[in-house]
Amino acid sequence: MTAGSHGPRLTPRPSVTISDVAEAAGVSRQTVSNVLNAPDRVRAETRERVNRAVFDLGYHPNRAARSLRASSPRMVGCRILPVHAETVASIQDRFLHALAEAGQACDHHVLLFTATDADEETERCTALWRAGAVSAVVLYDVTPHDPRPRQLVAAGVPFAAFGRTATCVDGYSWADVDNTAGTASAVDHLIAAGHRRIGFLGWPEGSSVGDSRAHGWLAAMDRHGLLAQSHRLDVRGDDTMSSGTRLMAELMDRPEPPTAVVAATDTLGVGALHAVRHHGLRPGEDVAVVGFDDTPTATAVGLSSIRQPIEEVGRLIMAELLRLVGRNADRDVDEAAESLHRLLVPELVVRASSAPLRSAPGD
Amino acid sequence: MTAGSHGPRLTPRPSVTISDVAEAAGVSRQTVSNVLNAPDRVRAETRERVNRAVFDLGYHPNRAARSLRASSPRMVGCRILPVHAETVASIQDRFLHALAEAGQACDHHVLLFTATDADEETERCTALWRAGAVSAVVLYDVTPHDPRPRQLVAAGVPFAAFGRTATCVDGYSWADVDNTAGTASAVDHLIAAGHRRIGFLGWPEGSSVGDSRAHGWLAAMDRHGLLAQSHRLDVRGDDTMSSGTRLMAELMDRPEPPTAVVAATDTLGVGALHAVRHHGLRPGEDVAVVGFDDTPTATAVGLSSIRQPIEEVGRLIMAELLRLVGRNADRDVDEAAESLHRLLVPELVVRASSAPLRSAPGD
DNA sequence: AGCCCGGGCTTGAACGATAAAATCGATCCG
DNA sequence: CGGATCGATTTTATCGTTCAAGCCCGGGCT
Repeated sequence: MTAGSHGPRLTPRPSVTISDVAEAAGVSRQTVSNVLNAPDRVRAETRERVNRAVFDLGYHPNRAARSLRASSPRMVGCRILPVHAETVASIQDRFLHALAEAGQACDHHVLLFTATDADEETERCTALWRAGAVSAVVLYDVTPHDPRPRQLVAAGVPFAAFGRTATCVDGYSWADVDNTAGTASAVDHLIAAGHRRIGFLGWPEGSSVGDSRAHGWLAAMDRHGLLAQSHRLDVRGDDTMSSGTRLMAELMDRPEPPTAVVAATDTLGVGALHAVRHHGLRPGEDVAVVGFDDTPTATAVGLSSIRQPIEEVGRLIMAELLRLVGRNADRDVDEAAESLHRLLVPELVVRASSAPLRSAPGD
Repeated sequence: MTAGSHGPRLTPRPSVTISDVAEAAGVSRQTVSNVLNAPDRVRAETRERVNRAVFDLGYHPNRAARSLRASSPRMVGCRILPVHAETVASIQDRFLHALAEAGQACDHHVLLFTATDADEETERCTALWRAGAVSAVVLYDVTPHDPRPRQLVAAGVPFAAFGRTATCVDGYSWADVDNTAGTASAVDHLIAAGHRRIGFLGWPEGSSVGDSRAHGWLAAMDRHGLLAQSHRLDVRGDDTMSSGTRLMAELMDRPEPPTAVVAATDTLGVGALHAVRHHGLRPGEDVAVVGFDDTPTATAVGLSSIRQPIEEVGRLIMAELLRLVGRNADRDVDEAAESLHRLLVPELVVRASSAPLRSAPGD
């Protein structure tokens, strides 16, 4: 039964063309094309005959030819980031999957590329677009001072971004997660659980996304009348586990240590959990920790975390791109249509690391 | 400075064609083509002039046109799997990144698609290939009884696989990781650390990859003269954390509990760590645990794990695909060239969860 | 009858690139 | 000096598809 093949023999590629189908159905190329692209222009009987031929021959329209004629590759470019060993995990796989799935529904596909930095990314995006390899590109993880949106706008490359820059926010389409709301909801949750001294582990000021997460924490603390103590509970460092551990240890050694912390990422949060354990305390029971991103690691270690609706972001971005390139096709139609500016609310996922305090905190 | 734009205005796409360059350089299209594809056929002076025009106009050859003429899309398809919440993490992102990077070096790109099951995946692969959207496809995570290689061979779609089936192994190109060697090295490591009662947490027999990992453990136990006890230390369940916890608890409740376990995945391994802690024991000091895959979570929780050289796999597979489609181009040249069959050795990464025992184990 | 209309289909052209063949000019040799 | 040779460049044809225009024919209107 198993064909005893010596080395793989490649079928030379069937290559059924539209003309083959036309001949088989006894009509012209264009009629076949019409059956596929504008069925209402063809008599039902003919349509039937053509469809049968399409099926019998296993015809699939050639994408290159179609792209060439339509000057629309039905492709969307997206950089894939390298996996960083220092960091707990990425959620880019969730994003890419959502993007690919949403595109597929409209016969669009995702083209991956890699780049070592933002400039190279912009360059590749531009090159891909000018080569007609993609109709548009996606920017992942745009930060407030990100150079990429500006560069792509300048180059005229259609794109949509996950994340947004501080300025020029109207100039392009984006969907983003409300980081501020995220950390704020973490604070609310911790307050409800009985905590008052709630610290923040972030990365250095000026590093953009971190700032909004810090701001959410600070604003919520203020709202609960806890602003006074907050400056003593705010520490910053790199986005690594060891940094999270160090920062948390630092906080716990202070005269009035926090009973809970909000970390700007799961990476820092996991680091913080280590510090808690190392101090002989139990996460969730003695000290609560909440992370950010809801990476698989958070699930694994029972770290409460703020989950970004990144699948929704992926879908929104793909839909926006389809709109953009579609609009570009029938130009002038509703030229003034707004671009997408969408802020999504993340959701807190409560796990063991932030169970309610059993007794009122020590103070 | 910030252009006060109302809604994004799309540049209509520059669309510099080869004719534009030809005109600018005062030569014919074909000469420009030659400068780019066969520079030695063109006089140095002319080449210079053309290159300048290419640069000045920012010309990028249109991929669709090139694909159409060459009937080679310079694309490779790969399914992206959904992220499973139950599972600790995937290493597919590392794979895709390596694949994209390797392809990029030869002007090939990765096209993503999604599918709900193996049959749909095969179907999509075939459709993409027949549509000329990809030159070849990649199969990720092929298991011993996987139907996909057979289906693709039957459909004539060129492909290379990460992982291999039990039978028909010669019929196609693959690179795989030696799972058996992986778990065996974990056992060797644990033996060296002073352990003797070493258990195994796997998923049910017949579930393919799990079998070879189980086999590596068993063979190594045998080699160390520990075969007799092994049947009492072998437990199986689903690949989820809760399952890992349950299985480990079960083992620890036995009369002669293991002092160490090898888990078939990090997911099971992390679950096992929970069980260890829940029993009031310290992972690494009282009971050692080794996982498999070296996911970011393993790093986060200090779980020793067996790291698959998946970047290397990605590179090998892309290289093989380039070879395959290249060979297909100049047919008959060395038709009998073997396909790729490469087994890579994974590497144990030692972390806190399997530090050497401080004292000799009791008995 | 003559005219227009329009549904249903076909033909011709074009998208942008490249392989293959043809052209041109210069050089070389007998 | 005629013919062969060779290198550099141009012309022609083609990849598979779709847009635009054209054709054919039956039916309704004047």
